[in-house]
Amino acid sequence: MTVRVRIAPSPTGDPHVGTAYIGLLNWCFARRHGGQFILRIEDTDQTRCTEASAQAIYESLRWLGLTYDEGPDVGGDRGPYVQSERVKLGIYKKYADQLVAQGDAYYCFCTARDLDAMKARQRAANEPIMYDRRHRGLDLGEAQKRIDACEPYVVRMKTPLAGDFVYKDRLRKQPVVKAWKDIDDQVLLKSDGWPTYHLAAVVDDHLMGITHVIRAEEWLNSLPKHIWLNERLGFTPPEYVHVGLLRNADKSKISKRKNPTSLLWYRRQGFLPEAMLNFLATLGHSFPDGRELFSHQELAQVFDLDRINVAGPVFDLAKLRHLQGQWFRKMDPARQKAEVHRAIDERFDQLLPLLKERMACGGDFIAAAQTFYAAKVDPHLDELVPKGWTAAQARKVLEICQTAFKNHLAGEGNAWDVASLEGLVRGLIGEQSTLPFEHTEEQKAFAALWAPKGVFMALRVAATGSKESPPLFDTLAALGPMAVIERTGAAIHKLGVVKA
RNA sequence: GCUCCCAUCGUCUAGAGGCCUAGGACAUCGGAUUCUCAGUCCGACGACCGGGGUUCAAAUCCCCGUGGGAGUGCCA
Repeated sequence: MTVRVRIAPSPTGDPHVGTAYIGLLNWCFARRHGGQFILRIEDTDQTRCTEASAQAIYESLRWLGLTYDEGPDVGGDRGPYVQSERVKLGIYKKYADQLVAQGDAYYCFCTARDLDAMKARQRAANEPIMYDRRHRGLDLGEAQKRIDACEPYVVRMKTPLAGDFVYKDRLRKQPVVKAWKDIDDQVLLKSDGWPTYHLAAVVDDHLMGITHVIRAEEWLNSLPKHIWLNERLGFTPPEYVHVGLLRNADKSKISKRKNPTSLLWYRRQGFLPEAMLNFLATLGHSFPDGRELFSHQELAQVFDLDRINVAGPVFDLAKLRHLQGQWFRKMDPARQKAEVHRAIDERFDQLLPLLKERMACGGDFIAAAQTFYAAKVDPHLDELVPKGWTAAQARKVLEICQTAFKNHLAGEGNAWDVASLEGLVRGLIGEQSTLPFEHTEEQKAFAALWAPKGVFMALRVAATGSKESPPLFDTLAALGPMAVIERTGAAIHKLGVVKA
């Protein structure tokens, strides 16, 4: 049996570094065993998925060199490789119908309101939060009548009520054991008629002849559902293997609020795909002879799935930078030159309109743009503290701004552009400068700081390392969220050290 | 709350019962090279979460605690 593995990202937002990580593992496994590596786009959430995001996934994988043998933009004989197209073919509906007919799934007419109320009650009673299976026993004829009357419905799986689910994951010493009674009657078909991940992935993995599913640990809890679906549908399940999740420095699951997670960001920053892959390959895995510098092709020759460590590794940018330096310095001069050009070009069109006011000659660009390409800045302490402020005050103001930036970034659909940044900071100034009727002298003094002059300067110096820059919000927008949050963080730290 | 997973230096890891006074890399600190910085070379600091077993022998196996993480969505 030839190995067939896949990655199945969802095209929402920017292509994710986690996709690259799981992609690398699957790619290596396929190459090592002479199998196929497949890309499938899982866009069954009509509200969140976009075509632009799918395109960005193709581009990012191509950039990294994780070439796939079959996929949406390269074809293959087990397609289509985009789930929305498969929905139109009626593929998932057919299997959902089969499960209902077999008595392994049922119609449920609960509304979002019903479910919310159920959860609230369960939470209050400290009970496990799951669907109470209230429509599980509904007569099929009765259900059909409601469907004919155009009542919205979903299809849920009818999981076993007793016994244990047991599965041996090759990377874990002990088998995974879960009691069936704790497993939810998961929705398989949503009320819009589209499948959920669970149904779609199981069906497609089978239809596409996937032999091994190497995926992140966040899926481990739904493993019983997937195995069960395979069984009820009469499929031979692929082997499921769960690897650790990439983490932030605080060990939580990697998130864009605490780390750059967008592959586009890394490319824009000038990171080399070789370095990125090399770095990802050291997470949870190691080269057999202890070597730390290697290409993904070299890795593929010795890659051993059983050597993966499932403890979630912290994604450490400092180590990535080190590897990047190694790769960059050993490149031939022609490629170095191309890389420098590319790094400048990536942001040139964005930066030139901003910087030209402060330029007279073409070469002035280098000095004017310096802060936008720098890995970090080191502002002078006395410049970081606006006139008449104390270091502690500057620190507090920057902390408030940084928190606002983080919250803005974490919010769904928030743009990092000039208008929203200006609105954000000016809004903050409005809030913070307003005093309650009852206030202390200290509060009054702090509120008085919140005027554009001082706040803008503190932000400017923190973000750029200098008192001179293009207009603040243009600058913040061009720097991007990661740089702004990281640099204000560094400034806060610096001001904190001084206070002590 | 409930369920599941995980646990070696600050971080990434080596270690599949004796080779471990636990090895390497990043970061940090010091020295050398250098006009400076970076790089490079050398060195220092630094870990088996705790407690019980099993065994002649445990970082490695088992149990319990603790800690961390994930899931708990008509998201994936």
